[in-house]
Amino acid sequence: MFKALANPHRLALFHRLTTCCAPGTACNPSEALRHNVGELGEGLDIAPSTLSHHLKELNRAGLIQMQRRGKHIECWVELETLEALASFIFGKSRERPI
Amino acid sequence: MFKALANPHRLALFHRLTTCCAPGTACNPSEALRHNVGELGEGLDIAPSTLSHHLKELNRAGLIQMQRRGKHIECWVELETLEALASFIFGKSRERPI
DNA sequence: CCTATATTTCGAATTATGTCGAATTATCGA
DNA sequence: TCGATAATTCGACATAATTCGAAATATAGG
Repeated sequence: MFKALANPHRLALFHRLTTCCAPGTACNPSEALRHNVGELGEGLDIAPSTLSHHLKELNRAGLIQMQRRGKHIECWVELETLEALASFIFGKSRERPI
Repeated sequence: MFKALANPHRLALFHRLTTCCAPGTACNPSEALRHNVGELGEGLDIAPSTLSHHLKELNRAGLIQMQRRGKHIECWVELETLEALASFIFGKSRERPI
């Protein structure tokens, strides 16, 4: 997972999927935010093939989910993924981090 | 930070510095655990120069602190570092993760 | 069925990273 | 001051990652 997030483009993609609201605002975490591939690549200035490669890596690392919906492919992050990441950092011993 | 933790050896070094007790056991987080460079490299099967390089990278990323103490150089992880990592993952908006 | 749109796969070129050994610096004790 | 120990710096090499463009695949709509 850390390897997947090590790349600036992939980190930006992942971050875009985890920050649904304006910065500093909390939103309902029970509902996963979905974006299709094209949307995610906006403003990143990379070729579609590169974008596809990065999303594939994020998916392979278990960081994002992907599902076709018509012409598009939707991407989202499961809340469990974030929990798993944080629990690794803080150790599985504590009930909740900090 | 993610880039620094992307390497298996560096992740192992970092993990060794954050897990002071037996796995699944919580220890006092207010006191930073310290190890010198030689200790950290034990069992990792890498050349001393490689070990040094990795610790330098972890330090450059702000993940570990280093300080000379006699012939050895001590390494440790500040609790703030772990907090910063987790707060990035969950967003700075929430008071506490999850 | 044909076309436009969305995305992926593949192959090749460039760049970055991990690794080591040899040489170097730093510190302590005899 | 000398030698041993601990760690770093440097240069070189092999491997891995990033990126693109061209071609391929999938889907919706006419």
